[in-house]
Amino acid sequence: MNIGDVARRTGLPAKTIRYYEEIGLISPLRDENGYRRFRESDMHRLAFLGRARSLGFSIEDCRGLLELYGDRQRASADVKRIARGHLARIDEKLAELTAMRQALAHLVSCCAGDSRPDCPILDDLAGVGAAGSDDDRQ
Amino acid sequence: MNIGDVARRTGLPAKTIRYYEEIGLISPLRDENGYRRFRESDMHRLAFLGRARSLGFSIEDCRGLLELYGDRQRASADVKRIARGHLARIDEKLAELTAMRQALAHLVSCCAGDSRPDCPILDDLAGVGAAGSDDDRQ
DNA sequence: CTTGACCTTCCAGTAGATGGAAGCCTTATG
DNA sequence: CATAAGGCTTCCATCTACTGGAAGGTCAAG
Repeated sequence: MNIGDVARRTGLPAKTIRYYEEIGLISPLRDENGYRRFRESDMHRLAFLGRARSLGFSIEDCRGLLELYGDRQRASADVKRIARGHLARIDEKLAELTAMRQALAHLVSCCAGDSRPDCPILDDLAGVGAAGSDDDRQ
Repeated sequence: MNIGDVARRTGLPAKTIRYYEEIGLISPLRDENGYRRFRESDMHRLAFLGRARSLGFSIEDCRGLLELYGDRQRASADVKRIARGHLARIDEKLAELTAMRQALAHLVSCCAGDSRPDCPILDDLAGVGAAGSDDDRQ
């Protein structure tokens, strides 16, 4: 199979597949004309990568997961550790985004959004009312 | 004020401040020895940037916001549009992360996490049970 | 005069691709 | 057989928003 077929079958862009080869996640064979030739096992790894990436695993996580995937002596504890680490990072990100969302939604709801210049969003960003007394007015 | 003072007062790393100058977000003066000399207005812009960035606004959003900040003829509608756009991006990201989190938490809860190789996480990533019959076994 | 804390510029690297140029290979068609 | 379309190759640049580090100038204290 050539890269185009693999791209269609895995849903991954050919560019991405080449990139994954470049960083050592897959190692397809080569035909005499230089074209990459993908085996079924390459397809499997790429499909695996596609799913792992869609769950947000980092490339380095994916590398570890692929290694465990191919290791029959693996301990599921190692897989779980990677997944839990990723889950923790997701939770951090969610907390951060949720806080942003809350602050931002509040500001947006306070802004008239008309043709006048007065804007609580800019006031907040400029620090108006942030830390002090009347002296803070510029 | 030199960059070190500004860094201390805004909480932004000096590197970041130099970077903001490089991309045209601020334009501090220069002393004869080549050192950057920051006015109060530079401080204000940097503080503004720090807050906008902490709310997750992109650099380009920040550029637009700063321009509106300095424009007394602005319409708050323009500010609100930027903020709403950002809010929409946050909501997208939150939806994506929430979906990831849910799928991942489920997988993690299914995994024994012991010394045996059987692992529902890897099974899922490998597509086991995804779309088919027994023939899918490799 | 030296030491150490600042400051400068410039270059490289991060994550994870993606876009595009230049050029070879293959296949279908006239 | 020529040619044109489409597929493949490599290489380099670009994106976001910094961050790290090297090499070297500046300044105040002792």
